Amino acid sequence: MQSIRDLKSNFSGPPPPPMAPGPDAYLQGNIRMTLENTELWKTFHEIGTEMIITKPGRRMFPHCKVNLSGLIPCAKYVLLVDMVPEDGFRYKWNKKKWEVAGKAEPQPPCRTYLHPDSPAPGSHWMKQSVSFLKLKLTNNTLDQHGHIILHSMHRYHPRFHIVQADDLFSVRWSVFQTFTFPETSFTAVTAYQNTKITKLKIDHNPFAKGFRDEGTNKKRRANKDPSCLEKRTKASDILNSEEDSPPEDEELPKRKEEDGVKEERYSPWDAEREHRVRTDSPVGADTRDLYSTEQLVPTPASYQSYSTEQPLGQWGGPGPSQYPPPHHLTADYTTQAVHHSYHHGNVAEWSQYPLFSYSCW
DNA sequence: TCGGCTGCCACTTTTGAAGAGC
DNA sequence: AGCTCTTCAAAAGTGGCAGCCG
Repeated sequence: MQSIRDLKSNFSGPPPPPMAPGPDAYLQGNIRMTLENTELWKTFHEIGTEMIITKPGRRMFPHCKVNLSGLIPCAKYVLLVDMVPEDGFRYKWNKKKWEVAGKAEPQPPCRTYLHPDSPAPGSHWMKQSVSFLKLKLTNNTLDQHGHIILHSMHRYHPRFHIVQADDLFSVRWSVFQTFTFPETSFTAVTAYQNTKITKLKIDHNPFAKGFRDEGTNKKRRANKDPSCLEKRTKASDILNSEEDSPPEDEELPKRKEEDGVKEERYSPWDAEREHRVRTDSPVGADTRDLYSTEQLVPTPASYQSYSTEQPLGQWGGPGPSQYPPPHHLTADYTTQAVHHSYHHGNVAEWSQYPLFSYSCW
């Protein structure tokens, strides 16, 4: 098995240019991570992805699913995900677009989701796509279940970390490689603001199938309380007129919606992006630039910055028996780090990762 | 007054236990 | 006895909506 130190050479010096897949895919450190369902993610991203957060915790949809290559088959790895604030702002939905509504609230306790299969050999991670289906988001700052805590009306993006480590406790001595995908950024909300996002979710999420057929939906409510039908019909009418989607094309509702969506690329964020240009936003004017340039991650609470030559030695967690809920880690980011991230299509190249100070639970 | 949050609802998919058949 | 397949109920996951709260 290759030692962790061997990998380190790949983290020193300036970040490499985007790599193309090739015969050297298994070269040490040549780890590649690609996002699955990129088309779906992009469809949401073009409208302005929203993720519901609830007290008991809510799954993401679309959920994060990635493919990995370039790992050492026999070496063990740990996969982690955390949520990084996009910027230092709080947002509000004003009619048809998101607008900055002030400074971000103080960051909630930062938590990292540990993939349930971790640690597992590289061959395991590479043989099939890796799903983070069970990752849950919550707005409950006192959450005891280990869900990732976010603020409503704030923007985040998931960040994936892969660590070569034989077990959870050697993670602290190991090297991180970090990946992000521009299209996975989202706004955390307690109720959907953009009706187009609601429609997309209903169209694509199997659990929301019950909301797909308007007729069925109305009938369902009508059975319980006829007055509801009237209200719902009115609401539906408003929605339809708002969306300019003729009710008669029930045959291809999804396609119609997607077509309509693409006409409004990034429109929900136009105002906000303009705002960023005018202000001292720590990130670029366009979210797409955010991931391809040197980046400060994230805001007030921060990350620790180390030379990439150093092993991760800040894992301050308790012993195994003290780990309450499995699959979750709490990160305490204490200082700021510079984070490089490079993208090539939907391929997130390895980055000069920030080394966290993890205080586990 | 208003925007955001919460709890409940009806519906769906997922999951796992139990039973039947080979 | 052990395995596979089917069935069914419970659990979990959805968005909508009314009402509460700051």
